[in-house]
This record gives sequence, C-alpha cells and structure tokens, in this order.
Amino acid sequence: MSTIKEVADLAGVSIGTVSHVLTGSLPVSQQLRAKVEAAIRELDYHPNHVARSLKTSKTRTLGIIVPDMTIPFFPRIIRGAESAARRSNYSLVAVNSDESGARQRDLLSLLRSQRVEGILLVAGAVSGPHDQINQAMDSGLPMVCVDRLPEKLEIDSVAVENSAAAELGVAHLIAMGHPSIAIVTGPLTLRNEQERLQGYKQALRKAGLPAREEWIWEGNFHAEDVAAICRDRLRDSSERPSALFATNAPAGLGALRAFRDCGLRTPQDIGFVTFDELTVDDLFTPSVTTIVQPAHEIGVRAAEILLQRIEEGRHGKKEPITVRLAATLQIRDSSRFVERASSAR
Amino acid sequence: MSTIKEVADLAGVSIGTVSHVLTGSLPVSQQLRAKVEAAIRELDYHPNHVARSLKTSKTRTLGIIVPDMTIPFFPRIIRGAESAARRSNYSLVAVNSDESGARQRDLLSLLRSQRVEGILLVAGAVSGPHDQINQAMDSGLPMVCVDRLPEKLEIDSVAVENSAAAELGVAHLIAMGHPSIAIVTGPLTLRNEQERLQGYKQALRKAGLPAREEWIWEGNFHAEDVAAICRDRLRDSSERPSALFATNAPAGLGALRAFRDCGLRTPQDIGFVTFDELTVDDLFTPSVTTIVQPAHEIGVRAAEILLQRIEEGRHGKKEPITVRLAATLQIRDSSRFVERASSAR
DNA sequence: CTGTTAGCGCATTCAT
DNA sequence: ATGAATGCGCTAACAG
Repeated sequence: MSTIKEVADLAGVSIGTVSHVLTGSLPVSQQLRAKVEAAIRELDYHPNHVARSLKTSKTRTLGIIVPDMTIPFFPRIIRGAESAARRSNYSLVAVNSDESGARQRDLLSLLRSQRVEGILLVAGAVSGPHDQINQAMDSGLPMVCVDRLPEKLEIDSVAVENSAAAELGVAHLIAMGHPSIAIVTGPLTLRNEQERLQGYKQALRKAGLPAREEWIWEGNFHAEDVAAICRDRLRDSSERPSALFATNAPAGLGALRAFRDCGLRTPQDIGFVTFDELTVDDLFTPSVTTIVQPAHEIGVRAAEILLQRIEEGRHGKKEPITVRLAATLQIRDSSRFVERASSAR
Repeated sequence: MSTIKEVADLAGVSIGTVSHVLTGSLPVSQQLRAKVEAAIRELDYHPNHVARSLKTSKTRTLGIIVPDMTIPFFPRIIRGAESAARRSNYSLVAVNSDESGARQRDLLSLLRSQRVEGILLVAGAVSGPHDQINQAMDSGLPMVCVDRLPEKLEIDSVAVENSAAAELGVAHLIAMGHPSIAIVTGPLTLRNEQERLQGYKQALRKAGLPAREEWIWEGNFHAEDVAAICRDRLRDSSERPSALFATNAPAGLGALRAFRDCGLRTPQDIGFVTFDELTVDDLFTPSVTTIVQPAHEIGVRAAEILLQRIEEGRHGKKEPITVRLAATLQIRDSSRFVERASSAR
C-alpha cells in the first residue's frame, strides 16, 4: 500500500499539498492538483483511514448491534441505518450478539475500542443491570436503543408503538367476531413484549372481554419452542381459543407450525394475526394477517438521531429523544370472518 | 476516552508495562499487573485499536460485500464468515452493494482505505471488466469470491456446486413424471445462473428429453419482474409446461406469485422446485420443494480461506483455491407425484 | 522484569 | 499557494 509520501514524491510536491487535495481543506492550484491526482491513480493510492482517524480522532463509523441478522426484521433496520449513515458520509458496522449478554458486552467493548462514534443497540433478551451500557454512555459515546428497549434507562430510543400496534391486531380479531383470543409472546422480560401484551389486554378491555391468564402464553424467540408450547395448548379442542395473536416473528412462525401439526386451518379452525412480517406472508395459503413494522424507517430515524447526537457533542445532552413509529395492519386471509357456532362468551 | 498513558500514570508504571500486560508480549510481575488492571477498570480504559492498527499495520478486520443483506441467503453467509473470523480473533464488517457496480467499486475502495486485511466478495450482477477487483488483488489484498463467480478471474472462490444442484432438482421433477419442464433464471450474465441452466439441460439430456428454447425464461433478481414474466408465459394453458424450476430465491418467489395470480395450484396444476430456501418453505401450503444451499458453511469456508491467505502473506500465492459445496434437495409437496393425462411428450 | 523511545500515516498548524 | 514540522496512541525494539 502506498502512502501519502510516495504520492507526494511522485507528484513532486510536499505531503501537505497532497493532503490538501485529498481533504479540500485548503485550495490547491490546478497544476499541482492535476499532478497529484495523476500520482494517486498511478499508485492506486488509498488514503489510510486508520492514520487519518488517529490524527483527527474521528472514525466516521457507526456500530449497530443486533441479536441475529438472520431474522429478517433486523437486516431491514440495518439497511435503513446504513443509508442514513451514508448520507452523512459515515459507514456502519453491523454485528450479532446472539441474544447473549456476554457477547453483547464484548461487542460493546470491541466497538468502543474501534472508536466508533456512536452505537445503535438492539438489546439482547437480557435483563439485569446495564452497567456496560451506562459505562459507554458515561464515557460520552452516543447510543440509541432500537426496537428492544431496556427498562429504566434514560436513553434515546426508536421503536414501534408497541401497545397500539398490538391493540390494532387484537381489535381486528375481535371485530371479526372472535370471542376468545389467546396471545403467544416472546420473553416478557423485554419491554416490547410487555407493551404488546398490554395492548392485547387493552383491546380486550375496550371490547368488554375478559383477559384470561390461561390464554397468555409466554414463549421466547425460538420458533421451535413456541411451536411446542402452542401444540401443547391447542391440543385440547374444548379449551381452544378461537384465535391466536403472536407478538413477534419467531413466535408467529412457531404458531403456524403448531397449527400445521395439529391439523388446524386458518381461518376456519382458528383465527390468526402475527407481529412482524415474514417477508412472504402474502404467499402463504391462506395468507397471513400481519402487523407490519416500518423497519427501514426505524433504522433511518435511529441513525439520524445518533448522528445528531454526535454532532451536538457533549453539550446537547438534555432529554432523551423518544421516537415511536406506528405499525400498520396488513389484513389477509388468516383473520377472515368465518361464521361460527356461538362459542362460550 | 482515556489513553494508555493515563493508565500508566494512575498505576504508577511506564506505558511500556501497560502495553505488555495488554498484549502479553512480555511477562509482567503479579504486582504491577494487578495495579495496571485496577487502573484499567478504574478508568474504564479501552485500548485504541486505531492507534494499535497504525502501529502494527494490522487491523484484524475482514470485509464482506453482499448485494443485499435483506435477501435471507446472505445473512446466513455473513454469520458463517463472522463466526470463522471470530475464532481467529478477527472482526467482520458487512456492507451492501445494492447490485450496483458503482457502489461495489466504492465499497471496495472504502474497505481498502479502512485497511481490512481481506475481502469476501459476493459480486453484484455486473459484467464487464473487473479492474477494481484486479487492482485490489494486485495490491496484495487477499480476496475470496463467494456464491457469485466473476468470469475469467483467477481468484479463490467458494460456492455451491451449481450445475449438480440444478440437475438434482430437475431430475427429481423428471422422476415425478413431468414431461415438460420450464426453467426461470436470474441474469444469465452471472456464472451461477449459467451453470444452473447447464444443470437443467444436463438433466433433460440424460433423460432423453428435449431442451426447448421457449421454456428457458431469463429473469432477474426482482421477484416482481419474474412474476410478470411467469404470468405472461403461464397464461396460455395449451403451451404451459407441466413443471417449473426456479434457479434462485427471488425467481422462486416470483414464480409462486405468478401461480397464485394465474390460479395454478402446485402440484396439481404445475410441479415446482426452487433453488434457495425461503426460510419458511415448509410452511407454505403446499410446502415447497427446495434446493438448499449450505449458506453458513459457505461463509465459514470462505472466511477460512481468506484467513489462510492472510497468514500466508505474499508468498503462498499459487493456484486459486476453488471450493464447491454440495446442495441438498429438500423434497416437499410442490413436486409431489400427480397422475397426469399424458401430455405432449 | 521494567522504562525509554522511535515511528506507523496522516491532518494541521505555522512559516514562507 | 506551498512546505516543514508536530503529535494523535500505541507496539516493539532496545537499554537498563
């Protein structure tokens, strides 16, 4: 790899001049500029960002930690954040925490060592104290929580309006005449999942329906586990709800697998609405009614807030910025109205 | 952010000693080590990788360029590469080229400026000369092509055994009694797609079936475009093939949408096999027979080769390493045997 | 074992 | 408008 010095030598100028044409920090005459540019091409010179960063103590890099980017929701967030970052000439490095608290700690530490200028965090499904997060914040590193919101943490955040979104889905099922609606969730240690559960209860309350404890099924983010839970609960036809609401994509997948395994058809045997799109929901037969989150937009907004905080520097640190975006309900077949023998109400 | 000097001062030792406990390059007495570690914790010190990299001219970072990580196939590759990298204490930065040649050039350039030590490249669907790639290689930067293989380029590569995989799928359709099988591909400028087409032809040839030009439908990587193409071709029932083979995930999605729009059911009206899993193929009703690529493994192997090349340094550069992994056929409903009125054979 | 020091490549004063 | 010199934080070579 050639250095700025080699470029300067080849162009017959000083390294200062090369630096000026590179960064545009000072005007350079047409003549020298042309020579320098020729030398750069000749040598296939690529400015060393490492050295530049050391000098300027700016890396123009953002980090984003997601639990697992093979879950389709996260890449969409990442791409949103990436494009917002690129607009401001930043790059984005994305890493996976595997839902592991330890790994998340290591990654936070790694990103700090790499001197990213800000971090977008989709927190893993861990509870407990957020020492690591607080430390990072205390050090003045801007950080924005995305989607998953750690409890009791004064921090900027961008997420969907969870409660309202869940309410939307459940109200729809109620409107379709379902008298008994169960909910299958992810880990209730996560605030999102709690809020979605709240939305579910809210919808029932508004409709004057009882919220029965035995219809709240706490699951996790593993489709197979959720499938097992649902199979277990759905087996007994006498105590089966008329519809099921899933609060996240893996849970939704698990529920669908359970339906298949139990020989249940939607919407005839059981109504179904799920959070998060599976990217191909429209192709399922029957197609799946889904609460669609604006994932790309979430990424964009989060990155924009982060960049704003970076620009502000250490002064602007007043109130946390809290953005809540609306989800939309994509109504498809799985929640269609079906004439029912009047069930227990 | 505190520096090594502050740690040294607080611990009452020299900065050299701190460096030694950090890197383990030289032994340090229990006493001083303890003091240093205390100071590190006290200051929440995070070694500056930027400075370290500048000094050692090693970033311990790999880059991977994919066309679009919202396509489920790519995150799986990335995670494979990430875990292989991590085993060797490297980090991985993943970026999207959007299938754009210009963007791919910029990213290659950016990664070089960031001094990544090696690059995994899933080339965009661009033809033309590979100046940029060659330049990077010439500069001594190790590079491994993944999945998409640029033509006429002597370079390490990891991909699936495309021809054999396609042959597997088509032979299966033939075995299920399909007399007339169409194929819908991505851009045939890509070697993969060509090879898959070859496999299709090979399977027909071995079965003594004719390869008819009008049953080779060249598409692209946009599901909607492919859907339009398929709708167009499938409309006329007299000239409709008895089965369709799709060579990539977006094409497969497009085909499924076209089936839906044309009111065709699989496997009764048309047999169907597609390349790449959609992550939820098993949930479709009917479920979709799929050629499953070992995406994670592809990522792992590619990263391992890259790391090996990095270790070799500039000497080892002999033959390109070419890894071709086998795909497997996941037989599901969409290709099930169906009694047919004998069609034109 | 521990301390001192040179220099990685660059942006940026400060002179000129 | 251009060039010379300084130092960002760290590792590694060397001296003690």
